[in-house]
Amino acid sequence: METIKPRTLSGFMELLPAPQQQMERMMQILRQTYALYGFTPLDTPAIEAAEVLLAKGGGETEKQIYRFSKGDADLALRFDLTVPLAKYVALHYGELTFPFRRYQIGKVYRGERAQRGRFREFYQADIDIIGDGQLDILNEAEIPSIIYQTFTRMGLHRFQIRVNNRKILNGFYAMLGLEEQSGEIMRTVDKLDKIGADKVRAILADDAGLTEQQADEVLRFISITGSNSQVLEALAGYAGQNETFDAGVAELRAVADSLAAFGVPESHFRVDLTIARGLDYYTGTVYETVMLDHPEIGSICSGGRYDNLAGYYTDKKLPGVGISIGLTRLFYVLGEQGYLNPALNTAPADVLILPMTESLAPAISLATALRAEGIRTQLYSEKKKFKAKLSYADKLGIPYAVFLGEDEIAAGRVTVKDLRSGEQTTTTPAAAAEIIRVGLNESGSVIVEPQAR
RNA sequence: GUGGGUAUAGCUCAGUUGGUUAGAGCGCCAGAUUGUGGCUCUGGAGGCCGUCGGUUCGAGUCCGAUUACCCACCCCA
Repeated sequence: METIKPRTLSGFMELLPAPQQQMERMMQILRQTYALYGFTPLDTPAIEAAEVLLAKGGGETEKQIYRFSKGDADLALRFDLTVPLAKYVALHYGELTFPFRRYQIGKVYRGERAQRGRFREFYQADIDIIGDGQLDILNEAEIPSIIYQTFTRMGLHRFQIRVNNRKILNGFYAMLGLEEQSGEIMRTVDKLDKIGADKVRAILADDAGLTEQQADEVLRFISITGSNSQVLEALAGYAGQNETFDAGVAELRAVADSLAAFGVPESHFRVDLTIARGLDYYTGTVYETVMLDHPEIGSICSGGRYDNLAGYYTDKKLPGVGISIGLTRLFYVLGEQGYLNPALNTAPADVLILPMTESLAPAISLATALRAEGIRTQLYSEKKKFKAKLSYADKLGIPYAVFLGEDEIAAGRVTVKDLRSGEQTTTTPAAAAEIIRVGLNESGSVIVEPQAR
C-alpha cells in the first residue's frame, strides 16, 4: 500500500518525549508560581466566532488570523489569550469577583511566515488582573515580582525586567506637539538597540515627519540612562509641563519604590525609557524582560497596563494589567542556547518492573503496591529477552529496575537495581520501595545557566 | 506580503570537471552474554538522491518549473 509521507507543518513545534518532559516542567513551575500570587486557572476555546476575535478589526491581526468556515459559521483560531479573556470577562461579568486574577496557559495561532524561534502555533502563558471600573497602581507594582519569581524558580537568574510608562512617553510627545505620531515614534524608538541611534533619527525625520529639533529631543530623552533613581531624577526635570507626563512619572516611581518589599532585587529591574511595546492598547506601565547574556533574543516576557480591556464587548469599564510569556519561543531559545538542564530527570517512570515468570500476577500486584506508595511505576509486559527489558529502562532513563523471578516470588522478595550506580539488592517489597523513594532525589531546575555548569 | 537560501538513510551531513553496484557518523535491529542495561567488538536492515520536465551516450551532480522547508524583513511572543 502506498503510504503518505509523514510531516509536520512549518511553524508547528513537535517535541520528543524527553524535551516534552522539560516543557511540562516549565509549565508546572508557571502554574505553581501564578497560583502562589492568587491567580485562578482559566481555559477558553481555541476556536471562537470570527466576529468576536476580530472585534477590534484591521491591522496585523486580520492578516494573520486563521479563519475558516464550517457550515454557515464564520470561525477563527484565537491569536492571543487577551482577546478571549476580554470576551470571557464581559460575558461573565455578573458572575465574577473583581479584581479578577486569572492565569492561562494555552496555544494560540498566527498564520504568519515561520522563522527561527517564531511559530504559527505556540503557547502563551498569561496572567492578568482585571478591575471593575478602577485598578490600583499596586497591581502594576506586583507584576515584576511575579516575573522575577517565575524565572528564578525555573533556574534562570541572568535576566532583567525593564519597565517604562506609556503616560510618560505620550506626555513627552505631547510636550513636543507630537501626539499624532506617538505610536509610530514608539515603534521606532523600540528598535533603538537593534538599529542604532542614527537610523532611529533618520526614520523619525523621514517617515514620521519630525523636525530635526524634535528628533533630537526624542533621542535626547530616550538616551536618559543610569540607575533607576538617576533616571527618575532626570524625569523630574521635565515635571510641570504636562499632566499626563507627571502622572506617568508618579506611577513609575510608585512601581519602583515597592520593588524591595515585593522581593525584587534592584539588579533585576531597570527603568528603561526606550521600552514601548508595539501593541497600542497599553496605557500605563509597560514591561519587557530580557536575558542579559542574550539581548538579541528580545523580550521573553512582556505586557503592561491597559485602561479598558473589553470595550468591544461591554460598556463596563474594565482596566487591567497583564503579562505574557511566549513559552514556545522561550523553550526553543533556551534549548538552542544550551540552557536546558541535561541532568533533569525526564524519565516517564521511577521504576520499571521486569517480570521473569510466565504469570504476570505477582508483578501486577507489586506495581499496584508501588503506585500506592506514590512511586511512578511501569510494568514491562512484553515478552522480550531480559536484556531488552533492561535496555528499555536505560533508554528511557528510568532510574530503577525491579526484577521479579521465580526465586524472588518464592521468597516473597524482589531484587531492586539502581541503574545509575549498578548496585542491586534483594529485599522485601516494602524495603525496595523505600530504597527507590530515598534514591529519587530532586533532579534540579529546568534551566542551568552556562556559568553554573 | 517582500527578499535570499536549501532539498541525498530515522537524524546530522559528505558525494571531485556529469561516468559503472550512492557513502560516513549517530540512531535502529541482531549476536558476542538463555537473570543484567550503559562501554567495547562483530554483523545487519534502512535511499525513486523532494516532484515533474529538459540537456546529454550517460544526471545525485547542469538547466527550467513546481512543492516543501529554512533564514531575514514587516510585525510580534
